[in-house]
This record gives sequence, C-alpha cells and structure tokens, in this order.
Amino acid sequence: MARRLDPALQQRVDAFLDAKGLRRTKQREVIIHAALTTTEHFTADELWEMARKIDRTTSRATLYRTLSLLVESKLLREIDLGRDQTVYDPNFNESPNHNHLICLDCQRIVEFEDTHISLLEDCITRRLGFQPASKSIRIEANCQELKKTGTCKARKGHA
Amino acid sequence: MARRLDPALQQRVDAFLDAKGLRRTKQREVIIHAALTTTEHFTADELWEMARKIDRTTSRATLYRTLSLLVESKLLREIDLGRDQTVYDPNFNESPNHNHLICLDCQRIVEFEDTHISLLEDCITRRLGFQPASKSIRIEANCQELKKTGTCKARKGHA
DNA sequence: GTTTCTGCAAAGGTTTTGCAACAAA
DNA sequence: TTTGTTGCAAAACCTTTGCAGAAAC
Repeated sequence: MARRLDPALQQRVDAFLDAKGLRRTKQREVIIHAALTTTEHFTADELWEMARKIDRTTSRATLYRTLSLLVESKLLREIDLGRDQTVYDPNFNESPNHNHLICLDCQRIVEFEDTHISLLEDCITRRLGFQPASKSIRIEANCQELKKTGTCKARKGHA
Repeated sequence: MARRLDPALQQRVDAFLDAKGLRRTKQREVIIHAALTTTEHFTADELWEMARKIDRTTSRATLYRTLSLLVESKLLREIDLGRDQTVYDPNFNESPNHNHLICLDCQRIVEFEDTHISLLEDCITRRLGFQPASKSIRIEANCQELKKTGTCKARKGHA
C-alpha cells in the first residue's frame, strides 16, 4: 500500500465502519485502499486485480462483500457506462455532482460538472412533485476532431 | 395479438427487417408485437411472459435474439433504472428525448422531457469537443407528498 | 431447394451464498 | 471467548451459443 488514503476519506471510512460495528480486517483495508486511491473507474474484476497486487490472497467473495459496503456508505458509486459489467466510480468523493460523457469513437470517459444543468434538474424534479436525491447524466457523443482531422485529439486528455 | 401495431411503427419494423434481409417468422412477429404494444418498461423475462401469453412456445433464445434486433434498430432502448436486470423502454418511439425519474419511496418511474435541459446538454457536449449522439438523465427522488401527508399521492399518476 | 430461424440444452460470465476455519475485539 | 469475517466451492442468475430439425423464401 504505497500511498496513504486522504485523511478526510479515511475519516469517512472509519466513521462508517464504526457506525456499522464492522471490524478492521487486513482484507478490508486492502480492498478499500485500492478502491479509494485510484481516480479511474473500475469493474469488480479490475479492483480484484488491484487488491491482489497488494495482497495475493484477496478473494472474490470478500471483494464483492466489501464493494457492497463501499457503495452502501456512498464512498463508491455504481455508474452506468452502457457496458455489460458494473462499473464503479470513486470520484464522487471529490466531485459529488459530476456526470459522464462517453466517446463513441475511442470509448474514453470524460467527467464533467455543470451548475446550470444541476439546477435545472432540481427544478424539474420539484415541478414533478419530488425532492431530488441523486441525479446522473450520461451523454454518448462522437469526437469532433476525429471527424474533421481523422485523428482523435481528445485522446490526449481533454477533460 | 389483440391490438394492431401502430402503422408508422409497423413500417419501421418492416423497413428494418427488409434492410437486413430478415425473415418474418411467427416468433418474431409475436415478440415484436408484445414489445411494441406496451407502454410499460420491461425486463427480458417480463417480455418473455408477455410473448408467451400470445404463443406459449416462444423460447428464451429467440426472445433474446429478437431483443437484440429491436435494440439495434432503435425500436427499443435499454435504460438504466439502477436495477440489476436490464430494462427495456419502448417509449422512445413516441417521445424520443424523454428521461426518467425514479421515486425512491414507491419505485414508480416518471418519464419527463425538457427542452432546456436538452439544449444545455448539447451545449456542454460541444464545449467539450464532441458531437452529441444520445443523452439520458436519471433522477432519483423522494415523494414530497409522502413526506408531508404520509401517503404517496404520486402513485395515482402524476406523470 | 436454400438459407435462415427456432428451440433445446449446455455453456458462459458475473455475483452471491453456505459453511467451516480463522481473526478481531 | 465471543462474534464477525474470510476463502472456498458450489449455487444462482441472466444471457449467449452450437446444433439439428423446422420454417421461410
């Protein structure tokens, strides 16, 4: 476990474990650390690989069980990228209101945030007689540069 | 097969089958009819039940194969309701730009459309260097009435 | 008559679970 | 010591697929 977990995050982890009366096992620490020190989205299997780099004995069973806990505690969120496997996103801790744009040309995921759209979502929700709880937008799009120039500039990190 | 398929829809079905050189089998007709005459969202298994009410010999294999065709032809769309099973929505033929609000209290799905938010999504997409292809919003919310009065008025059809 | 389609049953892939051994508190 | 947790292997679940017979064209 190279890098330490961000103190604020670690505190949230601790608070959750305490509130639920959950034990601090080596396996949980390893999986939680792996999940929360990356800024990439990942599948259960990818997280399993990450955890196994730290501790090769990590089992899939424990991984799935810990994953449920992380989602329940909102330290991790399941997102819909239109793929068949569930994808987890650890970035809602830093950007609680971000959304996802999926490039149909290179499959790259661009995260974006927008205050106006967020407000509009809240308005619509209230107008319908509800109280907003969570909102997510998924946009599928094509790369303009690719279409014009034949190469996908966006690949170099446009986010 | 009680009700006829809307002529415009039937035409799109026909055009798709022709373009792909696909045969008009009884099984396809039954499944497509079941899928496109409902306005409810459904899972593969629910559609299987619907199709079996018309023809009990309908197999799951053919159902899944036909489902793929319908999604490919855009006559049906997979949507993300945050459930574990894939949910299909036949309503994009009538309202091509609708979105979904999920009531956390009664699980009801409210479909809504909004021009402003649609425009804003397009703006954001272009600003990021992309060309919009498809957009979807999912809002999870609590029922205001339920909170105030103790009963969920929304159940009676607020959409 | 060809070619495509169907249904079956088996396989595939991901996620969950029962249980005995083990570790935290 | 008590209670929660792990890993294994099996099960559960949804979806896909190979193949032989059946149906469309």
